[in-house]
Amino acid sequence: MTTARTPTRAASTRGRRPGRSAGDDRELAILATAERLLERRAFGDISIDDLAKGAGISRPTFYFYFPGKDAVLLTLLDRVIEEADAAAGDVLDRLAEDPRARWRELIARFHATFGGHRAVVLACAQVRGTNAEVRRLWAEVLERWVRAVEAAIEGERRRGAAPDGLPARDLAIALNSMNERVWYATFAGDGPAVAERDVVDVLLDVWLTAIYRTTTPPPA
Amino acid sequence: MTTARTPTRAASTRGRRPGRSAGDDRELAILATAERLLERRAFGDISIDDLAKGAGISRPTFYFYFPGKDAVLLTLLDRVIEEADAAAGDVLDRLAEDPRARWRELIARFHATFGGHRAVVLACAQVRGTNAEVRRLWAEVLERWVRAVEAAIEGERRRGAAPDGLPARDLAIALNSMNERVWYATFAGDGPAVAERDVVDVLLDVWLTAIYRTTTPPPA
DNA sequence: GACGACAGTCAACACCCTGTCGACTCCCCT
DNA sequence: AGGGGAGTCGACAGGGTGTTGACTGTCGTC
Repeated sequence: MTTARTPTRAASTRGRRPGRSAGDDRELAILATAERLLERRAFGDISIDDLAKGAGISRPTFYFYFPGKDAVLLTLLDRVIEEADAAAGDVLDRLAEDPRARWRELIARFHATFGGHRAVVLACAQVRGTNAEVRRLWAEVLERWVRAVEAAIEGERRRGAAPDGLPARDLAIALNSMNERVWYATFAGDGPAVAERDVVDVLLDVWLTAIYRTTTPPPA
Repeated sequence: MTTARTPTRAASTRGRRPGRSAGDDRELAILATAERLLERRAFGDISIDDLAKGAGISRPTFYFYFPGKDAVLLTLLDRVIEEADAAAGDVLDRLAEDPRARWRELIARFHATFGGHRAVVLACAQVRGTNAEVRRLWAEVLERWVRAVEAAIEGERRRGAAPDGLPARDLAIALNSMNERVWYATFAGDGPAVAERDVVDVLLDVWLTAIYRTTTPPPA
């Protein structure tokens, strides 16, 4: 994907303390507690006290490590994003080898990454509405992915594999948005959702028809 | 759309009081205040006291009319949904006349309805994560719309206008999900979004290619 | 080996928002 | 005229957040 994760943030200095000392365990303990608790209840139902207790510290001490609940989630999100970027790798640069297989690989890898951290992903989606930081980070990441897909679509059009049509950017936005919402529904399990087993193939089908007007695009 | 809005709820008894008396003005005042305030700040930043003050009553009195903040939003959502159902009408029953025109009409009408109440729609999307009632209602409505689209796709396949492919239900879910998320981004204005002017045509293009494999499906 | 500096810790406080209770007023109907 | 219910709100209890200030331990340094 050549997504080049511009180092807009350190992703490890979210909590304070540029320090190095042993209290790092506590920070990790808070993070671990958060991810564990998130699997049982909603983010809003977890109090700072819960996080502190879970990490074996008092509530005021929590504030020594993080400026608030949201910062914890933000750190968790940072990690998931990093993992997703790594998983995506450079598949989009090798599209022409076998377009269908590569697009599928891309979607499947994102699916695996998000599915592996569904609690965090779900919590972020919920908090995005109320927390500007999460919203900003997610917008930034999405923009990167959209740009990568946009470039890939333009590449496919240039080599004659995909027909002209919508502006590549608009198409990329629509497809990425679809994935986000469909995954959310599948992981959350409320409302109409595609079965987890099928979701990658359903998404792939829509991507291929929207980009190529066929489900069997030609290799180079 | 023949969506037959099964009367699962009265949509007007959300606040309490089966009554008829003059205090209805207050209820309306609360609703109006909520929609007005929602245009300036996020739902979470509006306190019950704000709502009460805005309606010229005290905070405890607010509870006489609504069981809580969320119920106000729920009532507002009910109205928008009713309006959307009415706007959709029976376009999907007349698809064969001119598929492209009808699908466009459907999408454009939903766009107009949601765009006319973007504050409410945005707030609901944000609250869906934390409020089970909103989540349930939205899931129920979405299920109805998905079913309508699913039936329409099957109809188009039966008359030979659309090729076979994904299960119609999965396709309907994916497309509806895309619309929801794309509209949200367009209205919210954060993160990558399709320009409001283009959004209907972008969505339409993806719907048509996903359903028909062409942007110019044949009429009956 | 005494001492300042600083990471780490928490009891206690001030604050804000929610939801509830009980008392009060008004008005309508009998 | 008077009993009942709609409508109203002051005052309270409870729970969550964020901050302050004092305490502890452990370094490196002179």
